[in-house]
Amino acid sequence: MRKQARTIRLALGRVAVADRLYSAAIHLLRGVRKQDVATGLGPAQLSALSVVVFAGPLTLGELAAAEQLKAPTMTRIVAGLEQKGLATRRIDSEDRRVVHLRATAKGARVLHQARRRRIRSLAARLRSLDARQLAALNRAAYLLERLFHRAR
Amino acid sequence: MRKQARTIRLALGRVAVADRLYSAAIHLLRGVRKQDVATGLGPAQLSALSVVVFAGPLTLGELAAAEQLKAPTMTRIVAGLEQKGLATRRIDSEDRRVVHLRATAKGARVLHQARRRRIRSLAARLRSLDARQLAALNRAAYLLERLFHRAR
DNA sequence: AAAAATAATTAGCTATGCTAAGTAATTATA
DNA sequence: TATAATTACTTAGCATAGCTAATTATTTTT
Repeated sequence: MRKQARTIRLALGRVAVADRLYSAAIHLLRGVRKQDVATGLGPAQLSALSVVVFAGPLTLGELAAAEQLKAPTMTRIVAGLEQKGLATRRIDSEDRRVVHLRATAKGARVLHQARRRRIRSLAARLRSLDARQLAALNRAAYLLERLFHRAR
Repeated sequence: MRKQARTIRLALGRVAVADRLYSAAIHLLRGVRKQDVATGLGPAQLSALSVVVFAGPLTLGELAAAEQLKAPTMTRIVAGLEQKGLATRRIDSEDRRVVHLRATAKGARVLHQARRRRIRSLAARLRSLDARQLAALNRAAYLLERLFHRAR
């Protein structure tokens, strides 16, 4: 009985924590994403560019999978990046169906600037925290990344 | 000199934590939002409905402000909710320019179901954590909510 | 050689964000 | 008190971003 009661208590705790985490994540991103307006890119283009910069060169299909989008959606996003001079498309010489994507110097610059802006604005919000609280957030971020990154 | 060095170390820590938090928040939401497809509502409609259910009745302008959207965008989102029978519009009798929004019983039901699904899927991911880790996440969620909720 | 599978694209739908301009109602002012 | 300004919302029209279905081109399998 003791065991069951404890299980129930823990389960309730999980739900409460999940609820709080969801809300916290929403509000965190809502604030930070406003910074991205300065890039002149939409959220999908910016996110795709980030993958191309950090994980590229890669194929359109790989990029679509990484962003969890369908190929037609990615075709259009990449068209936007290319048209803005942020990425280039190259047809594979072995398999001419395949398109390889690579960030241009401008694309890398734009992405790094955006990233700096985002991180800086987020870091500014953390200024009111002491070292212990910062460490708590760091630990939490580590746990969350382990739980959610690349999963499913 | 000691003081300055420490300030720099802390500042670097903030940026690193900010970076991790941003990434964690993105991946957390990306997974959870897939659950919302089951509602048949888009993300904007679902988010607006949530505010109407929990903070309503309220005016269209108030809802737009709460969602950090412009009025024309909210007009259309609300039109969708109304057309699906999830919310109702009522013209203020004192000031006939003002529209009051209220969730229908169906709207409340749909929202609560969606919320349960989200929270449950998130909680399932937390199953692998022990009590101490869960407590760390809870503490982090509390800190983040305090930092980001309602702030700008 | 023909059939099947694969990678990307095109076409066309819905949803969501915006600004500019319009309507109706209310409030402030000359 | 007439009118000017402001306010709340809507309409119209543009861009991005998600999807499915169908098409094209290429490669692989039978």
